[in-house]
Amino acid sequence: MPELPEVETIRRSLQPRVLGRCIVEVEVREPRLRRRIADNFAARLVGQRIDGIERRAKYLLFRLASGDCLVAHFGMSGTIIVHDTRVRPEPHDHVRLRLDDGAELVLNDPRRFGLLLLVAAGEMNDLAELRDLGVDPLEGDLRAESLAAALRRSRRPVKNLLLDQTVLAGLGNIYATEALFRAGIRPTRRACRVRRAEVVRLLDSIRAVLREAVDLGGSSISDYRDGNGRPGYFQLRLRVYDRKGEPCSLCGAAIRRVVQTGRSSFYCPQCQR
DNA sequence: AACAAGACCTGCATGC
DNA sequence: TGCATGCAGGTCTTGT
Repeated sequence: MPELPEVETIRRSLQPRVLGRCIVEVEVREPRLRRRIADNFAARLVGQRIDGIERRAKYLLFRLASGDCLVAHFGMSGTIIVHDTRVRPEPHDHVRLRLDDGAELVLNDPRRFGLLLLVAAGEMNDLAELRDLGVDPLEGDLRAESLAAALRRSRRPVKNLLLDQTVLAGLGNIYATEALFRAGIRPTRRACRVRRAEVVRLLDSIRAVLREAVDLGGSSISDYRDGNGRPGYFQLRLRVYDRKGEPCSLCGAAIRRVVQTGRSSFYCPQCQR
């Protein structure tokens, strides 16, 4: 679920609610996420003050006053919602953090592909998940030249490359699919066969689609919600994703679906070559 | 070394 | 109605 725009939306919605607040109580109801939550997680977290929330690609980083960092990833189905007061736990509410103003932060993740990790001050640089990330297309100074170099080196389908977080960090299946539509490039085309002029268009498309999605609060296909429990609206702007058989918004041709390494891709056979 | 397939989970829609 | 199947926003591990 949450790709870059959804995680950025969660960050913005949580920020005013948690900045400067102290964590006064931690309940781990289900430690078995993508990595098991450590036994001392709660003890280490209680008493810590939240000094800021940052985003790296699809990861959310809660900066704590001690220098420690609470790292969150949402997998396919994760959300963090802040409530004004204590609430009755729902199914799949795995971790609950009580703040000193009575608010409660709840991590819910039915599929448990998400991640919650308390990283000590000195150990952030060793964290493989973050260390191996490529450039964030909205944050970093990614140039068409370096994207072109990465594409030239690979014979994989261009969409697979866009999903490779060590190359570009933050794109997922929805936004990779949409960016390729805007750039007029078929997701199955070999990366090395994307021409230079197309790389420029592709990078522009990636940035545009991500920015527009952030502006609309992300895409709520089924269950994505921001930190206040509100949906996003970018799903209304999707041009090909999950639109198999529907007419292309540009030329009217029927949108096609293909499966690439186990994931659905959608494209217009007329507009994307 | 690069790449694909499988595994990890639950929930929902679809079709018989 | 019930059951089986396939699919879902991600990424880690395993094997070729």
